[in-house]
Amino acid sequence: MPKPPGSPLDETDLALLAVLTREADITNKALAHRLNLAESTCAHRVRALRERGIIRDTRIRLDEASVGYPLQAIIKVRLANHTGPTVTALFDALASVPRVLQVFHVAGVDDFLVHVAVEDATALRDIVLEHITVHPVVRGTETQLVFELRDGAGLLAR
Amino acid sequence: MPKPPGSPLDETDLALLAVLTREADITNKALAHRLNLAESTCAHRVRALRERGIIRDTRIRLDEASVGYPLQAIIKVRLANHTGPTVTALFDALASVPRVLQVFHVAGVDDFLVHVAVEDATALRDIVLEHITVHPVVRGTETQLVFELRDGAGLLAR
DNA sequence: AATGAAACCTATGAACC
DNA sequence: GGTTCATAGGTTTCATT
Repeated sequence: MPKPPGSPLDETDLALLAVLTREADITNKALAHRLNLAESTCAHRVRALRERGIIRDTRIRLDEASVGYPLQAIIKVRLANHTGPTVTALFDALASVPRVLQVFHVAGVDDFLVHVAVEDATALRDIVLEHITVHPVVRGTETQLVFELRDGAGLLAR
Repeated sequence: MPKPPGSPLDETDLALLAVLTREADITNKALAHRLNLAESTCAHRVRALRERGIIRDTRIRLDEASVGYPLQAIIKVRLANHTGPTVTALFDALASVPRVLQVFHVAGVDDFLVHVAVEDATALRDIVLEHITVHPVVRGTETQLVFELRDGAGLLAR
């Protein structure tokens, strides 16, 4: 029987998440031994964490430059008006543009922050002109090149 | 013998990456059958992609709210001066702050964009005051709440 | 580089404590 | 929850091409 969605995470769950956050591809066997759990218990708990949505998914991270997209940028997008359906539709549109990695919908002067990786400056301009400012609701954009992107310490850091 | 770092990706590599990007936890067997490759060939190519650094790593993604950090923000950080060692040291410091998910070092008015997930507004203020503006080189910050964050179409989208 | 088959290892589920 | 065990399934190696 799965735990109710609102159950708090116990110490074991947090320990599992802490290890999985650093080593997502550890085998269940190694994970169980690391935490002194039975393999079946460990597998059961990890499955439960996935079913409860606490672990959303597993992803690989590509080296953007190695696959031909060495230039990254954050494109700030400001809107002319902020009616609900307009904002949502633009959010959808931005997220579906090739080479877009993430789209942040934020509160403030900028409405969206669009993180992209592209092959060169021309491709960056093309995204801004053809996929962003092309929307009438977009009042303006401001592009910042990304020198470097690092992972932070994360949620479970002390 | 691993391929030299500069070798271009062939069609098969791109097909593998396209599948893995969507389903990182697919088994090697299923992946091989999907692309009509022998299992051994498929395993070998994926291993090579990892060794070449094209696949950087595998990560789980947590549901931030479920683990107690329902509030996300982007904190823009502006510096007073931009001497190399200072900037690098601050980059290191920001990336090691608990609850920081990502740090972008960017070119523009803002020098860093710090993406955080926190338990509440108080925790957000504490990060800004105790971990960011505490550095003398930081001239100012501007915090934007994140309403929603979406994945983009990604690098391999057509 | 790719293949198929064997050998090896891991994950899974049942029965029980 | 934990333990044990049996089975199914996945991964790795290697001789071959």
